[in-house]
Amino acid sequence: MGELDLELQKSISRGGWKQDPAGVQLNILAVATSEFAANGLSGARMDEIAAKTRTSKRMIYYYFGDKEGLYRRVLEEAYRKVREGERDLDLDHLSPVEALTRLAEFTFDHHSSNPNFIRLVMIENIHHGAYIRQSELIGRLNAGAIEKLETICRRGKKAGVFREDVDPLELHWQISALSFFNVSNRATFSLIFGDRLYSAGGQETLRQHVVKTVLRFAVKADQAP
Amino acid sequence: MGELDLELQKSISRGGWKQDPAGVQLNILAVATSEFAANGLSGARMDEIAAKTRTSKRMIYYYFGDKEGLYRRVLEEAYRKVREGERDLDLDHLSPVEALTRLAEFTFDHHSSNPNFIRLVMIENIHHGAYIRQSELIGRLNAGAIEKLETICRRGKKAGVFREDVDPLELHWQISALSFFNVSNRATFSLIFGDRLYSAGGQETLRQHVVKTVLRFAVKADQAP
DNA sequence: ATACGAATTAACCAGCTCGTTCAAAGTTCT
DNA sequence: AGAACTTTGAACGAGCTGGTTAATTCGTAT
Repeated sequence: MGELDLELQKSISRGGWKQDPAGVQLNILAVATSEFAANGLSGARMDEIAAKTRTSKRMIYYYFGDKEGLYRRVLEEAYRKVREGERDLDLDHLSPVEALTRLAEFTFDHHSSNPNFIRLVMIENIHHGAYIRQSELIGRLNAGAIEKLETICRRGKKAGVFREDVDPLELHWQISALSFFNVSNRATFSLIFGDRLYSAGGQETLRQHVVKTVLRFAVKADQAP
Repeated sequence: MGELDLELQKSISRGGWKQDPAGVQLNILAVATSEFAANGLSGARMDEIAAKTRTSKRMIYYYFGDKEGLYRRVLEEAYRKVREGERDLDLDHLSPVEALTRLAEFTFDHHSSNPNFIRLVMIENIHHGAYIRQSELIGRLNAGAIEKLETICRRGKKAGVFREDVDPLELHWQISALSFFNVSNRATFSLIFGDRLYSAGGQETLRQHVVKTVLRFAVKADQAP
């Protein structure tokens, strides 16, 4: 009986199936992303990933070679999506101060709503960036990652509202640090100090203060609002 | 010959040996700390830890029960050491501004020179703080973790140099965010944007700016230096 | 239609990893 | 002296895990 069902099932599923290489790969990547983000590279299980896929383990190896290959592709896709999101953020029609405000807000919000990306970056840092280093795609992708900030800074200095010695890279570092930490250390921070800062109101306050902090860092003291 | 050496070795080491439970445990914890910090909980190998110990795997299980028990103790020790370091940082004889400066500098430097602690916290956040949650020691330990900042804030407000609405917890969040990110994301950041910020000079600049940023956040606008 | 490469399936395997077990002996405390 | 604790050393095994083998079906260019 059990056997009969099994045989039936088999013949049915063997019967008709459509090819969908792109879809299968996307599906695998989506599942793998959350699994790696949840458990890390060594913590993730290929069998588990395969099980949550609409396809089989064999297909993962067929398309991605091995575990590390899959992880590398997951990383690349994650970075690609982030850059894609940043792309259509046009700041050129805004004043330097407004543009910087908008960029900081965007970064804070983006990180906040993409914890999986944050977790992948954390994991990659645990590995000392060993896999990002291998990816020439990510290198290419991020080459122009601070272009926007460089433009803002140039305009801000020209307009006389930004300090002359403000460094776009350091500015990016500050925005990243505050926005990243907010997500990356949420678990330990709220366990130790309570989750007051992670309530809806707490996050709103934090967001405003991050923007204010960044602006104060870039804008001349006498030009402050 | 090989056999003979082995027998000799055995009889010698079997001969006289001192008991040193505390020392053995410390040794295990030290090795386990760097292994877990380097490879994460799932990435670390008990055999590898045992091999780098002056004792045997058997003793690890004797003292710590299982892998997670060992990991928990490693975490606890790491947090305990940090709090111990903070303890003899007496800020009460300094002015509020000086005290805040000193605390920010200390945090930045401490994190900078304790990457293993940072990595353990990163790893623990990957686990959503599942193991810190289990430790009542760490809860007790960190209960008074922001006491110092509360004192500083109280004194700063009383003296009229700090903003009235400055929140000690948020201040701690800011200091932590900037100091933590500096270490935690060093690998990916310098791979993508170059290691200019991580040169000796870059770090000195960063440190000064972190302090400045924190001060600007707490101190009244008209009281700024 | 048919040949051929791409896509898919299911079962399988070798090695690793955590944790255990056994047998013995030395040390410290009381 | 005796009880309780600490240390040694080696082997082992059950289950998991990454990766593979072999066979089958689909899409399509000729």
